[in-house]
Amino acid sequence: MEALQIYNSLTRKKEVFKSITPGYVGMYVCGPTVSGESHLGHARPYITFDVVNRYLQHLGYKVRYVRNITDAGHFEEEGREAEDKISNKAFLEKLEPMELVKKYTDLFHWGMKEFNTLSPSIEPTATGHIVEQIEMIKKIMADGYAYEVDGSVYFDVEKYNRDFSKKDLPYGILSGRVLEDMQESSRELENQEEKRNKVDFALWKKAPAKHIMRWMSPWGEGFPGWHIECSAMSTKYLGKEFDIHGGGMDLQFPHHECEIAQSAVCNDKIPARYWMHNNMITINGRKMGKSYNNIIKFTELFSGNHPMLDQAYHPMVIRFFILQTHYRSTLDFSNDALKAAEKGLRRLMEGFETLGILNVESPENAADATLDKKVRSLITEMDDFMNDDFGTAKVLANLFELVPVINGIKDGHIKKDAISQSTMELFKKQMQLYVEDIFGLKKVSEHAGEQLNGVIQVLIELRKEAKTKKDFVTSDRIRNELAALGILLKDEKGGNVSYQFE
RNA sequence: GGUCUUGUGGCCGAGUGGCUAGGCAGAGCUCUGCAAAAGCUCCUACAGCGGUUCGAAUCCGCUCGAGACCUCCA
Repeated sequence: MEALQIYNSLTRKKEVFKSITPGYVGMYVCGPTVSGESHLGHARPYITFDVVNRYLQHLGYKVRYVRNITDAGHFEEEGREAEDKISNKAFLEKLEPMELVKKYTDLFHWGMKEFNTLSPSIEPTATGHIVEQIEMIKKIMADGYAYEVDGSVYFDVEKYNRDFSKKDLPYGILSGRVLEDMQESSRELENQEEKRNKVDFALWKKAPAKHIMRWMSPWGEGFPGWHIECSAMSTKYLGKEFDIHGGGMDLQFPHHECEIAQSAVCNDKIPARYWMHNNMITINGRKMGKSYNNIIKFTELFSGNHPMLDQAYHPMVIRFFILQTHYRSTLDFSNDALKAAEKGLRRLMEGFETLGILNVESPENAADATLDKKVRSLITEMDDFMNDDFGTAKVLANLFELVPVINGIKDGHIKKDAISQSTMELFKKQMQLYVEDIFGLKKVSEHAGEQLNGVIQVLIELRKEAKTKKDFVTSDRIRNELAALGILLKDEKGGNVSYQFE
């Protein structure tokens, strides 16, 4: 098995992953801004990094996974009126800002649970780390890389770039931008007279009179700038240098670029070794995002209550849909694609379930050496695919190739002794590992309770009897009426009957 | 305008220069009282034009198309 390789946005190539402290991984992922309901686009990074987290744990690492909650509302649009979007919306909804933040945080957590993501080890909030942020800003100022103007503090990008380029840490190192080009090309924005340079960014903003969210600082009442929370909190919980920093591609610039600059001043190094950026979910070829007005919220997705949705989609279908694509590719949303995912997932999960209850008499040596070898190779390849920058799509392809083998053994056209015992054990172990433990997939349809299951079994027995008597009117009636209720009976090869809910 | 990414069969999507990705849909067959499920088989594409190479979806150039970032964004 080859070592895990991760595509590092910083170096723009795949690199062998080596953690700073052997056996441990520190990973920071930019979390949601809880000023509104999460949408499908948000599902991608959290599901992607959930799998990264699970896989690293599988590899034996003890992972400290930190994912923040941005609840401190930063300036909405710098160029226009600096305003706190959280407090602004609170006025509209007549809620206290913290009430609003709580509501959307809870909704976010609910969504994450629906997607079956594991909780991060630490989930720090920006409002809970105002002190740390202020301390960091003070340090940046003391070092001469920030200046105060009328209660606001800005990062001096030009000076930083001049000095840190000598240390091979120019501004733009992550996104590949050249400062001079940006100064020429960046758009002319209003209300920037406070800044010495238009590329400078805010570390602390003075709170306007109507601003509700405000904290005392050495520079007066205000609120922290957009980027400082991640620098402060990642440093606090993961140290000056940690292993993986993740987030959506749209955060690469300026957010992560600014984080690097802030941390470089304070800690003299790039905060993370490996920078991972997931690509966007698009809808009709366009990025799903607030600005495009094309978002589908979790609640709408799960209920089907949205003009663009033909039907409701189960969270597991979304999860599967996302894993079917490599995380660095764009993923285009469409009803057709999700419906295909729904069917595919069902087939995979049924195969997985069948494997668990398969009654085989595996011999020492496989009766069908070719098949045995094929199964083995499909299984072992999965680790290689994952180690190649988390190739979940390819792993799924292999899992699908194994499904006919499972069904074949069940149906009996593959003999029970075709596969050796050791291969069979590996087969079961790896299916379990990938389907549930690493990919976090669960069966969509719920199981019937004891009672309902009993009732269905009675009907199945009655139908079997009817069939034996060639009373097809009765047998078809049972089947059709159950089907009308969404319970699908499936006659299997050996005379068994299984059912599924639609 | 600057920086970058991308263009794969009906749809969604893997693809490291040479070997059938896979899923969904569709067609045929097997099983079956019928249907469904399941199994087997088929549908073999890489925007266009050049170039490099024994060989290119994969590398290079040009043309056309799409998108992202440069402003809050996952």
